[in-house]
Amino acid sequence: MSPHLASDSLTQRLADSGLRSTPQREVVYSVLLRKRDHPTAEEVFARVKTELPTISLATVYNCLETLVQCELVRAVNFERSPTRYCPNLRPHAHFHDEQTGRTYDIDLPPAVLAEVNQVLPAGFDASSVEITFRGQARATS
Amino acid sequence: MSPHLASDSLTQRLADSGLRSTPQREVVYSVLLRKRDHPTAEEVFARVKTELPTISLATVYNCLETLVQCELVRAVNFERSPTRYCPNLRPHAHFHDEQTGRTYDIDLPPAVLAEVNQVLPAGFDASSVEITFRGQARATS
DNA sequence: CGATTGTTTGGAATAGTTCCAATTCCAAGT
DNA sequence: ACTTGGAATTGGAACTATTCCAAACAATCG
Repeated sequence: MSPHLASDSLTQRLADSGLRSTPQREVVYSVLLRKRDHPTAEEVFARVKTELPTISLATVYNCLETLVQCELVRAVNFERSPTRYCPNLRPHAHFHDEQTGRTYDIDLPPAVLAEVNQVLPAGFDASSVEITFRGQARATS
Repeated sequence: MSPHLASDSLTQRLADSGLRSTPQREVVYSVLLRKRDHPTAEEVFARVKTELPTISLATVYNCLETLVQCELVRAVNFERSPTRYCPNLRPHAHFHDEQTGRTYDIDLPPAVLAEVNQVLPAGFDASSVEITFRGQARATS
């Protein structure tokens, strides 16, 4: 429950990759943790600016890229719409609501993940798999 | 084995959507059927030009879009790279080879598809699901 | 402190795609 | 056959998301 756990783990992860912890990276990451609605880079930019008014969009892109490298954040692409960012590290699929444009995380049980990987013929060695649904979500959450 | 089956089914599908069969649409479709290597719009453009030298890139985009609407072709997106087009209508996943950039079709047994759809909680109604692997493929095919 | 390396910044550049207005093509009705 | 209206095509401009770049800034190390 320490208030700076997230930022500590960020610092740690960055250090592991030989990178520095900076205010920009901290705030970008905290913005993602605070509101997990799969924001685009522009949306992150807008949110971060309230805390760091002089940050540039290029830096936001840099920070997001860095966080993806460190595996603290996942980049989510849906068709050709802007990349969205997601700090959920558990294995999960995405559900894209066609009406609202909202993206939901769908937890993936290991058993399902395993079965999906079974479909690969010999000679295919997957390092990751992405599952994306598109459809309509009844507004529960 | 009739040589014009494909073009007939194209004409049919287009008519079903109230659209016309045109040389441009025919050739774009036939190019996709001829070489199923998931070409980009630019690649389709290049191939079609050998047959229809005056076609424009905009028309290629239009035709591809039309074929996708008619459900004769699937648009395949991988991260933010250019959209690729695929005339394989059976349910299948895609495997993206990180070294070569090549895309492979992976057949999806109905059972797996069913299990994947099981992960959706109540209230989520999926009209389609996309499964994309990324990794390394031993050059078998 | 001074040098080196890493980071941020604003703006220019790029890539892929879509938009648009003008033309061309067809099909149906006379 | 001739017209006319809608559909399709075309070339080029516009757009969007992102990356690149060179300059400024910051932090770390010797």
